[in-house]
Amino acid sequence: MSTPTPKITPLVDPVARPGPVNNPCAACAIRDLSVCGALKPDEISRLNAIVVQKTVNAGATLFIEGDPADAHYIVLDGCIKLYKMLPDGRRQITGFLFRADFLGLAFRQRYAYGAEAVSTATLCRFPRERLEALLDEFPEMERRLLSISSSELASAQDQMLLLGRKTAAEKLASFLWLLSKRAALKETDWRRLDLPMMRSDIGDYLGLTIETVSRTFTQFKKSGLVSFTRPDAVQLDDIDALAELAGVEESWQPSTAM
Amino acid sequence: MSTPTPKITPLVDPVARPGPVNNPCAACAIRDLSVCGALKPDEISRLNAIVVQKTVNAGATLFIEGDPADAHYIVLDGCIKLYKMLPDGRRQITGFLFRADFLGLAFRQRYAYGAEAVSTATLCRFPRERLEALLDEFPEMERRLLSISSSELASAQDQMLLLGRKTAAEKLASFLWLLSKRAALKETDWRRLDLPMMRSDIGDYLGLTIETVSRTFTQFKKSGLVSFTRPDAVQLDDIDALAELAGVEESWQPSTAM
DNA sequence: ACGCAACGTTGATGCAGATCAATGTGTCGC
DNA sequence: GCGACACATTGATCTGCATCAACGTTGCGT
Repeated sequence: MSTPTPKITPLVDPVARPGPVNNPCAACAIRDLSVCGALKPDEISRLNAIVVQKTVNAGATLFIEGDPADAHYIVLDGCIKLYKMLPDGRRQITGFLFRADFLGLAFRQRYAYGAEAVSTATLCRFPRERLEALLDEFPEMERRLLSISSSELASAQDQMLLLGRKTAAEKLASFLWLLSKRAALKETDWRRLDLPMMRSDIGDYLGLTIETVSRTFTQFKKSGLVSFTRPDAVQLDDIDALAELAGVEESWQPSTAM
Repeated sequence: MSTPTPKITPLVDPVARPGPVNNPCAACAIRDLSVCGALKPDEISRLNAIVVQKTVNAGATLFIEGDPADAHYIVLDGCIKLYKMLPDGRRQITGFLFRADFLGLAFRQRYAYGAEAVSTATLCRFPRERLEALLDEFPEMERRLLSISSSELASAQDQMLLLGRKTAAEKLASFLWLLSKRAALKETDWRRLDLPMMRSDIGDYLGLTIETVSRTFTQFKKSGLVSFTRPDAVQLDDIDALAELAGVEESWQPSTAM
């Protein structure tokens, strides 16, 4: 953890009950989060004992590359971006995290990337050594973490294909398609997407400049693929054309994590 | 497993003893491979029982994207490339594997990428369900796999930075630097690198064309950064300049897996 | 209401790297 | 030795996206 330390709220309500996202209860959130799989009651109560919940403002830095990796997180709400930087300031965003995504799963001494809140976000924080102790107690959790890690690796490989071999239009279509799939998983309307990140974030995620992102959006609008009410809300009007552009074939399934 | 099935040699020598790489003994190789960490004797004997060793020719396909993921592998010798393809044939190589590298760690139903031998290669093959049964027996192995998986994820993120934000010269310098670090780990001469892969493989790994790879090598030669005896053997004459180009800062440590 | 700052869009121009094309260079089979 | 093939290099030209520059839009503090 570096820079501005956000408010840390110890978990006070250990009772697992469904709660709305805007009043998240860490324990029940953990239980409900699909990414965690079905946790057993004793696992939940133990997780509950080690978790703290925190909320960070948009733009807040959670940690930067090279910081000691002292905690893992689950995103409860909001959007987090992960990024790597070159000495001269060029930046590559390696992923956006949303509700139910894991952060800091890399079991290494130091974080290999920085993490920053795109929008105001709420997270569960697990001190590293205590989560690892918990893993000793519940070895089956380890298998699930390995599975999550595998999914992230698959996503990373998809992203390499995108960055190395796709055109600007294909990149942007892939990005929209990915966001759409995630929205569908969360049972929100997959046709109507929020874009909490700004154009420079999208550009740095896709290996493009903000101007190219903007121009490509305009091109999509003119072709009837998408429409905008506000710059941060896009409607996908022709999902098939977008999927085609993205290089998605019928048989393909999207990697679950972004 | 798809296409040309290579010779599969059941392991006949269960005695763990040091052996030369050109006459690999799967069990002792597993024990020696640093990536596995220190395996305990009973783990080795059990691994020994489920492993089969196989040798594939250069250019042979191990599996393609979408094949059922029915096995894991450890590379004992040679070089394997992993790749993803777009419908129109554009290709992105997501990694090269060398001795001691794991292959197929993704615990998913189907392989998310294809794998092909760059040079003649020898591998240990672990049927998926039997390795998973073994993991139940030795939960500590799972932690090590998670650690390996984390390293691969970190490498993938490095590669995203490379593909999205580096110039051709920086990409090629990063590639050489990475190979050099790997050679140093293996205690071979890190100044003198074999390039078993051809230019089109390097190009598809770095998101470049073969022409750009070739021109950049020429530029490096003219600047005194590298020299060639054969096209597949490069000598790094100015490792500092290469590291500088690659964007490697003093404090950085290379991610262990490529 | 105003000014200012942050973000997004649009236009003009430049260039890194792709593409197209030809020419080395090494290796293998005969 | 010699052709044939695969791979690498070099050159000429093209182009997709970056860069440079201006303007539009929104929201916020005073």
